[in-house]
Amino acid sequence: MPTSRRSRLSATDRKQAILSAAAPIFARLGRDGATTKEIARAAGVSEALLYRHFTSKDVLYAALETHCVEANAVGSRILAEVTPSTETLVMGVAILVHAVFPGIGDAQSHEDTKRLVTASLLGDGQFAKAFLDQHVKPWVSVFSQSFRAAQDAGDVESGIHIGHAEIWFVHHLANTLHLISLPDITVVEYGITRDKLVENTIRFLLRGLGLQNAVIDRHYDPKKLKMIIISMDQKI
Amino acid sequence: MPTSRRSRLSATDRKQAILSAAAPIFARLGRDGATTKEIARAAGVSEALLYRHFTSKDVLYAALETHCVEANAVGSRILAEVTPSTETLVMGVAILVHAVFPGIGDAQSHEDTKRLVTASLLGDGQFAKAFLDQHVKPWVSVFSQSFRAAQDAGDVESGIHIGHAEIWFVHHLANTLHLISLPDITVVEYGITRDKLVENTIRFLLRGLGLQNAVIDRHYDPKKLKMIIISMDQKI
DNA sequence: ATTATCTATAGATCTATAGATAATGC
DNA sequence: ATTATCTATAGATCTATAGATAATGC
Repeated sequence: MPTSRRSRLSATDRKQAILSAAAPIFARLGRDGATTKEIARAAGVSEALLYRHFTSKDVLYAALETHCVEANAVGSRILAEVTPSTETLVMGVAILVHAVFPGIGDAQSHEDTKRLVTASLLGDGQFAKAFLDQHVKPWVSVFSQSFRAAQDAGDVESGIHIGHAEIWFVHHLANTLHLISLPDITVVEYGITRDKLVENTIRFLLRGLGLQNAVIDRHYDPKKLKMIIISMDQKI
Repeated sequence: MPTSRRSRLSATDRKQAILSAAAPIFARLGRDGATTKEIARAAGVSEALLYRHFTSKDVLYAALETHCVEANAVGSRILAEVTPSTETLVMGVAILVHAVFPGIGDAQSHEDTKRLVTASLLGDGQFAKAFLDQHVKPWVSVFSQSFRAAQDAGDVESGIHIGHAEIWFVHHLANTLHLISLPDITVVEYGITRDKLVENTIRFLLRGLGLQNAVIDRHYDPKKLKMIIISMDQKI
């Protein structure tokens, strides 16, 4: 819907336009469910043109995957600059949860991409790995360092060892929450608002990571969080 | 491969046989990726016979879903008899995690069904809801009661409120772990053995639920757990 | 005589290409 | 004159059915 019909674009621009149009179709109908006819229609071009730009449907799908991995490679730079601390851990967990399982108001940034990731996990997982390596892995090292800082500051319950696995859990829990929120029907009745669900998820994860309740309360600031998230959305 | 080729079965038996053969095909290739030809081949019958028993591919898929929801409706009876307590909570969480994200040795019971659940979440979610209602929801009430018992016993950190949502998290975290373990390639490198990963998941979740570390150590008994799981597998 | 099953094939898509036409940049 | 784009259609599946045949139970 962005590109106006019948305009003549350069090869690269048209390619991008086709990929953008193909994303929601593939994401919603699946690799096999999506038809080249439908994609062409959505892109506002003929099927023949699709095959001028991509030699086959599979090649188009593969191109879409690369397109999605490369898009929104925001984090890395921001994350590298961050100082490890308890607060970074608390806020970082909150931000990641919001990114994977957006609250009502939040930008539904990767919607299609996330569907493709899940579909990939039911397939060979190549794309899922590429996406997670690119978009989630950078958080893991930040959280690891911040967790150690939190330990040094005495903010972590004693006798707890947290490895990479536990840090991935932040993504993992938010991921199923997101997955379950995809259908139009209510799949699971949580009995609370979505915002409260997000908050409880963050608190649950921080407890799981060994943070004491008092520490969570001290650093978890929903209002500050909203501000950060809104400002991040605008940067994109 | 279970049913011997060319044997003449009663309508109901053949229906079941076709459903059993269709399950892995639909689960691995998806609703659209799977072909009636392939399903017929796997079932060792002609495509025509498929359509004698199921009026369309969609009807076959729907029948498979009902088949999967009804199968293995184990829990409910066992769960109803259980006494709420801290130990029930600890062991229950451990058992559910093992069910959703089986360790290496564990029976890969619902493998196909779980793939269908995920596929359903990318679709209308009807089947996912039916499955979760049937197989996971019963745990939620048991855990709720046991959590209250644990609170009464002073085993829960003070100032924590746990609702239904947090209890669903037990399933949710294990779910993504399972999803990520599906492909042949290593999608996420956790840096620990699968058994340790399962154990850490259980401990993480119990901390998230507010159990104190000492309480977890007191009740979490991997050996006893293995025994219970093995005996449950045999009951199936 | 009823029920299960098969072979063969129609009809509907769906992917992909051949060949022609129109817009752009030099 | 080169590049983008279209219309039309071939060829390959894929779903589904028509019509015939073989096994079972009475």
